[in-house]
Amino acid sequence: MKKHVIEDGCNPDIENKKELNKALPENVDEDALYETASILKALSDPTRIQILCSLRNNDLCVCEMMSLLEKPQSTLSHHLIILKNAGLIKPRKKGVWNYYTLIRPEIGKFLDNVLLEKF
Amino acid sequence: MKKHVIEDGCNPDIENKKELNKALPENVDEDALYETASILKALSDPTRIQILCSLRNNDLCVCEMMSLLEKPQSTLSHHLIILKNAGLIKPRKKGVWNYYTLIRPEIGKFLDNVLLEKF
DNA sequence: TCAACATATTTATATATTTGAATATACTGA
DNA sequence: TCAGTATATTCAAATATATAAATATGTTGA
Repeated sequence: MKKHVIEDGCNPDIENKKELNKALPENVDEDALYETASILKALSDPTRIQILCSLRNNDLCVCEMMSLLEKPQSTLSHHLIILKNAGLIKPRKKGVWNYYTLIRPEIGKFLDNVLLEKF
Repeated sequence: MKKHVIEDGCNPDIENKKELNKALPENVDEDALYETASILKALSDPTRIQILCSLRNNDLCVCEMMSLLEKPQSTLSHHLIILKNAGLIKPRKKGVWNYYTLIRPEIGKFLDNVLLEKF
């Protein structure tokens, strides 16, 4: 279908609207849009939500997460990298162990809200 | 690697922790986990975020969104179905046009926060 | 130095998602 | 009824994601 423009053809209730809404709020540019989408994507996996919840009260190393979440090590490692790249957690080496920490502890309350579907 | 249990082998700072964290908060079951992940997935796409933002102040029909977002009709239709299935928007037929409405207007404020990275 | 372990990385495979053209369906006014 | 338009659906292709086994890397204690 050819590119659609409102001026020719589609013209529903437009006279009742001052103008079409903006696609984004003021002060939100396209970079923020893509950044936001990518953070939400990092949060949109059940295993990753569990990981973040498990880190709310204390840091955990990968082997503790393996025990807690009952997932294989390589699977958890992949999810941890995704969360790290999204800027949500960071690793802290201590001996053999790699402890992961929430970078933004507020994410805990955020997750409470979405888990209880309070938007 | 064999399934890992904390009791044999990995035993980091565990004596300093009363017990491992739960993977999920109290009162949040596995269904809520999957439901939450799937709503966040619906929100984790730039075009879908734009659609939701564009619906904050008034309903729009698909052809208006085509004009506003400059995306082909079939692409928008797909995204609209995803948002509808996630329970975020609903259609309202009026003549030839299909107006979409935010089911939970609070989602607007929610999007403001995540777009500004306020978690 | 070496064995044992913790973790990251590589690799493969299965599955899901995104995109958009093409087509089908539905509504409206003539 | 028919032509024009709005929208949904089908289909195909490209791309991304999830999972986990296998392997590599790094650390520790003996």
